Amino acid sequence: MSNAKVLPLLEPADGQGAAPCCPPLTERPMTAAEAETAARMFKALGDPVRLRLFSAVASHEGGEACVCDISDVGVSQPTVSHHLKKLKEAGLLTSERRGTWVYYRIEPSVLAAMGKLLAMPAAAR
Amino acid sequence: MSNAKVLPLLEPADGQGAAPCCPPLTERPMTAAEAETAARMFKALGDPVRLRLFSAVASHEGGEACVCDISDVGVSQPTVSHHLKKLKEAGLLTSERRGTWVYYRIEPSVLAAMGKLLAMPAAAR
DNA sequence: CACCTGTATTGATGGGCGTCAACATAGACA
DNA sequence: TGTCTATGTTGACGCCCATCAATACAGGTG
Repeated sequence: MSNAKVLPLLEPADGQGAAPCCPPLTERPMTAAEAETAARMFKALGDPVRLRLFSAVASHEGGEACVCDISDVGVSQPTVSHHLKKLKEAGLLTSERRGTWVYYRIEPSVLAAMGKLLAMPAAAR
Repeated sequence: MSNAKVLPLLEPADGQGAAPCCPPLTERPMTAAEAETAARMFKALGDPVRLRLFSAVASHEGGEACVCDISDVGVSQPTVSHHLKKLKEAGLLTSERRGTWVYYRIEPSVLAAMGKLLAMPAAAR
């Protein structure tokens, strides 16, 4: 009932080459559909708490962290859980339960796709 | 009364080398203050209409466009104006009136700073 | 000056979102 | 089985935000 809402920014699956949803922002005006997709990712990172959680996971050893390792961000535990869910739904994190703990890890290809979106050609100015 | 709310993602001014507010997301957990700053930018791009407007400006010739060139995004004129203001307040765009028209242009250094935030070291996995 | 076009501001409205307390679920262990 | 810890879910509340119609402002042109 939960992973039906996951909306990946990437094309179905090309292995791991990170095929972005859209060309760089500077290449041509985005279409409405492209913007809809890409905005979901930016929106997911548009909250300070989520950004800290994401950074905590991304910078953790092996690109993965247990919730207990990263939940010290000044909000209640349910709120942490809520934000992690949002990041998961945005396709930025994946989660896996191992025994007592749940581990979150980053989706490197999505990070790369976002990076490409913001890539700036030398002709930008 | 308007540019008092502009909050740059960059350090005061280092010329144009784009000194980001924060290290890459993957380098270490962001502090609350860093996250607060960076989240404002992601949030600004977290709306489909704003993303299209930004992309339209960024991809326009010379990285600059008149409002009349980009306002065809399916919302009313006041809404377009509102979103452009938001992008300006986030430090992503600047505006300049030239005669009848107002031109918006991208802030390349900020785009670069965001790109660095998402940069992924080879050790990410 | 009056009038027109382009853009910004104001005020109102509806919906979405961040947050928490309370509760539910999952696994470990005795 | 019962209990403890770790994490997720539910429901409610308040606030922010995207949107529009109406209006205001700026600059050009007559």
